[in-house]
Amino acid sequence: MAEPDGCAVRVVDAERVASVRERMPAERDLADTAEVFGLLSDPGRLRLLLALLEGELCVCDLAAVSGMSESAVSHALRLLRAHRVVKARRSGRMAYYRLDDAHVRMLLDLAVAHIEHSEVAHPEREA
Amino acid sequence: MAEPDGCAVRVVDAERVASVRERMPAERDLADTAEVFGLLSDPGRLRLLLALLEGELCVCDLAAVSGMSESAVSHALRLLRAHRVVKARRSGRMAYYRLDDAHVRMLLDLAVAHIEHSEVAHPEREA
DNA sequence: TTCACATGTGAACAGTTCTTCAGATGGGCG
DNA sequence: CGCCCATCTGAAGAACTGTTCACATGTGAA
Repeated sequence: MAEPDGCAVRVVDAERVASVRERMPAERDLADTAEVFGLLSDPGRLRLLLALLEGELCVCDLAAVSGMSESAVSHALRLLRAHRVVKARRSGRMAYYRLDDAHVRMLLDLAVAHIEHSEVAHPEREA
Repeated sequence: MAEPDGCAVRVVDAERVASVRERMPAERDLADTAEVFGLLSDPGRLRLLLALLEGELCVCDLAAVSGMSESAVSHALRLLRAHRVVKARRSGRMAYYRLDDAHVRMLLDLAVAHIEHSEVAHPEREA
């Protein structure tokens, strides 16, 4: 899709275009990356993942922390599990989830840092 | 939504739940953050932003680089502009866009680093 | 001014995503 | 065994998102 030469598209700086295109990651890596960002793009899932930053929690506690229904939490966790972002540990009838992706953890840390910095920069947001 | 005490949700480790909840960012910050991740969650927009990492480009060159139609590029740029992620500079009838958000740039750099690292780790992916 | 061209926009459609509800699964306890 | 409870699942509906097409805007050149 981005590989064949310009179909019918004008180009201004052909050299830059060629060079930028060469550095562009492969289609598949792009899709994978976009997918990861997509997992973080839902406030509910984001809350769940932030809650897990400090250690594992069971499903019902995740529901309590995030304010979501247990069913919604379960669906969200299933998605995150499918993408290897979280991992479940079973103990009796309880399921304890933990973060299982170093890259995602970095993104979350970065997000938290940014939020905290913003709060410093915009203290008027405080309720 | 995450503020009032547990409505009807069982809790296993009430203390952890309370502590995690206390550290949880405000609803609004959460939504903003999720929105930013959402902007990065589309392969087309991701391509545009990665292309801009190395400097400004005009709309038609962005279309050429990304393989998207110029209309699609324009729509995407509008969205990114609305969120202050990119900024336009006008020169005659051309419009040159550049990245305008340090936080997003960090996220993109992190993503690129991760992609490059993955390619090292999984060279079999090469076509 | 008039035309051509780069970009921007609105509406409509297709595909995807989130939530909810109702019920399934499966482990522990009496 | 029979029941309860935590979690998981599927289906259905509502809401959102991305793309396309047709056309609007506005600038430069003739």
